[in-house]
Amino acid sequence: MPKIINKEAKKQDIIEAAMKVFAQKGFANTKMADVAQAANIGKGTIYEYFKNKSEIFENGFRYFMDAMETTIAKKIFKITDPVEKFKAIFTSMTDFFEGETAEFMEIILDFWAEAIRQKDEHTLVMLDLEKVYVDFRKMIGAVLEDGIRIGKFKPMNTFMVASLLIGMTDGLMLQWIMNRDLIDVKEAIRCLLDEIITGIYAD
Amino acid sequence: MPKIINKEAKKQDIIEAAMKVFAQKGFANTKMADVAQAANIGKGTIYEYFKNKSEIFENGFRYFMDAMETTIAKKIFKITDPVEKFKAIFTSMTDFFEGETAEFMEIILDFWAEAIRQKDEHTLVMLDLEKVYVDFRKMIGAVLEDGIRIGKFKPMNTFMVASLLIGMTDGLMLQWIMNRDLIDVKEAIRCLLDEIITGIYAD
Amino acid sequence: MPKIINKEAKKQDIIEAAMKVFAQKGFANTKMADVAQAANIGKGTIYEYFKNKSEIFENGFRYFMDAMETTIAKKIFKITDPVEKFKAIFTSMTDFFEGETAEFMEIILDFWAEAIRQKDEHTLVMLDLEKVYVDFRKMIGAVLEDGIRIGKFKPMNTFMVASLLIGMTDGLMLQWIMNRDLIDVKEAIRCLLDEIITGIYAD
Amino acid sequence: MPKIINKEAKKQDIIEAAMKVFAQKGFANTKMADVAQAANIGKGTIYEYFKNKSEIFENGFRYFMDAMETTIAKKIFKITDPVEKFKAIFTSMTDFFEGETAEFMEIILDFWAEAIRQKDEHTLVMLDLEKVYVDFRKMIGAVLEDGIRIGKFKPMNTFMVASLLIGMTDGLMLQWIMNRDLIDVKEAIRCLLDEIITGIYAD
DNA sequence: GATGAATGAGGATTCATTCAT
DNA sequence: AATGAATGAATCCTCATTCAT
Repeated sequence: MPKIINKEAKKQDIIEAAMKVFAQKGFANTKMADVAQAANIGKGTIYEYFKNKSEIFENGFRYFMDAMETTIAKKIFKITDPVEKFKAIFTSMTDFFEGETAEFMEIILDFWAEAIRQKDEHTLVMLDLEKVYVDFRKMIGAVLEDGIRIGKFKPMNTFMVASLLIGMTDGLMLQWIMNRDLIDVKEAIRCLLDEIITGIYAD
Repeated sequence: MPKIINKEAKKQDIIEAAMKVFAQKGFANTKMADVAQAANIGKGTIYEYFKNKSEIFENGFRYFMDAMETTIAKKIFKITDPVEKFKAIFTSMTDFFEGETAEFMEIILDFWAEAIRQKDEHTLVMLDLEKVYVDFRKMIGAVLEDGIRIGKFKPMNTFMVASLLIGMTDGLMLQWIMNRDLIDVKEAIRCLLDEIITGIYAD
Repeated sequence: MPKIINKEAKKQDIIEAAMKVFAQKGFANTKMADVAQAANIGKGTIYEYFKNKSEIFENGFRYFMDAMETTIAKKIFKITDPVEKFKAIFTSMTDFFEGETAEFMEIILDFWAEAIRQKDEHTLVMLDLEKVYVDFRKMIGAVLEDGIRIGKFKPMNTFMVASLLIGMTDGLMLQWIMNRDLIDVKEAIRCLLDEIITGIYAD
Repeated sequence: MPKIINKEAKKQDIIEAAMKVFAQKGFANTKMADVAQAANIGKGTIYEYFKNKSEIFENGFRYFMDAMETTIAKKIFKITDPVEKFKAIFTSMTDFFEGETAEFMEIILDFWAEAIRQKDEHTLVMLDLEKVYVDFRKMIGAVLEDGIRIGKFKPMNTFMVASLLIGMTDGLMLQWIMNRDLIDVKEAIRCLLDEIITGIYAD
């Protein structure tokens, strides 16, 4: 009589445990033994759920990205006004700097570093990363275009502006990671939206 | 009579060779043998110039950061008008996306990832990284304050704005690294300065 | 369900295999690969049982010393007459020159050489070595004092005499190691006890 | 015009420097760079005088042994009475435990350990070591036989007794190396000669 | 399914030796 | 003769992965 196990749930457990360790030590410096210990299972057991170390990484990456997209999607779901939607997207990003996800933020650089290294190999991770950015640009681009259509935003190269805005939040995150005390993320985003990027609003 | 060797020059050679390999393979995936081969020297020779692999990393990091600061400093040296100076800072950043330094850009993520992992250990790398950002914020902050004083910029939290602007260029770089063809950096910076962040300019 | 392994027994196996190799090649000239091969295990397996090469050395050292003490203790356990006890201590030492332990004798110099080099660092090895000598001197000293008390031995500086006697057997061993054929150990010990050190006996 | 150099003298300088380092660190742990530094010359220069590291060892060994033999030979040269000669041999050994040679004593174990390891290879070192012991046994044996002839010593197996006596001094040295404060060498030798090994004297 | 003992490929580092100057 | 920069063979140790239980 085999133990009844929810394979998928256990896989998630391992991913989450792995992510915590990755966040602390970095992917390259994390040993499978560390992951096993963090997940409270035996080393060998990991291989029942993942082919190898890279696969944990890839799954973790997708897990993280999905969480990010879902969180934002939920927040802006019901908002109809483009300007409000636009602002909501960015303010919702501050959620990641708080609560449980905060510790995962530190992995992101590892993800990026690793993903970018593989960029010519068209690995799953890289495709995921690109997809997330493409989706994200599309989402913001669509909001901008909605806003332009109804005259709330000025005409602009929406692709470019979306890229720049995403870049700004990424960069903000980078500085926050480096020194959390230095930057008040909430205030920074407010300043960003209300005082700086006024160029996108129609007069 | 000993061979006359310019130790410092050779050290630079090794650093540059190492940086190229780091850029291609990432720090963790680069073997000392790779560096040796790239520098056209024997494995053992590296250890005549560096205590260990980490020390190459640290030296490379400082080398890169110094080059960055110097390049920008040169560009804005003679400009007196704050608005022009401000614009020059950001347009000069595009230089890094072209020419010889371009290939080094890919290491930056590794630097960041590694540096951030060490952020609680107050290593040299981390101190360097922080110093560069502090200096950079100061430089931009000073320009902004000059501009405010003469009425060209609106009053603002110059520290915050500087951080956001730096973040924006960092984030832009990130996306450029991921897919060079997608983003026209020069045009992006122009768009950034002329169309988006108009909120900082006085009416 | 984990494999049932007697970790301690395997550790002993490795120690014994290592000792054989150390005896043949010397500690410094012995590679971990040699030890692994001798123990019929993989290189990596050694590190499941020992932190590093030195730790094998230390364990081996203690193993050897314990074996020595135990052997002698067993031999003299039931003897009550001090003179007989005294003689038994030395004749039992000849056991080490025969049988299985013989090949380990050659390591002793390595132990000594290594231990003495560490004498100012108060390492475990050195402490062990000192302890063995201290214990050994005490044991012989006690026997001598017993003998003096009952008038079988002359009054003497028992500490000094014990040291000299230990020294003599050590030195004898040294020469035996150098050239086994040259010296008949059994006869030498007999000669030592019956003909030479007659000065300790009461008339 | 080449510098006038006394090659042989410089060779001695290197040997002496090397011996000091060997004494401190042990042969295996001594780097050629250490020897060079101790001798105040360049690493490469050593190879003008010695073929390799082993050759320094061999020369050092012979140097040490010669010094030992010479010292003793000088001491007993003029003594004619066998008993006095016998005693002089052992008391003169205490000289090695004092003065400049003391620090060299610590190498001896390394010499032994190394030499014994090479015992089946009939290397120079081993031959030297054997020769020294053979000579030493002969010297003591001859004195004993002289003494027997004139009735001062009892008839005995002179070879065996000589071996045991040499062994005793070697062993004494070993203990002294381990803990110099523990043993008063001079008093130990006196005790050895006057109180313990009375069995060799004729009544 | 779960485990952890076993493994060996791989890589950083050391150091005796060489050789151009 | 003297040097020390250069070298790569040699070796310790790590750790992802396998597999017998």
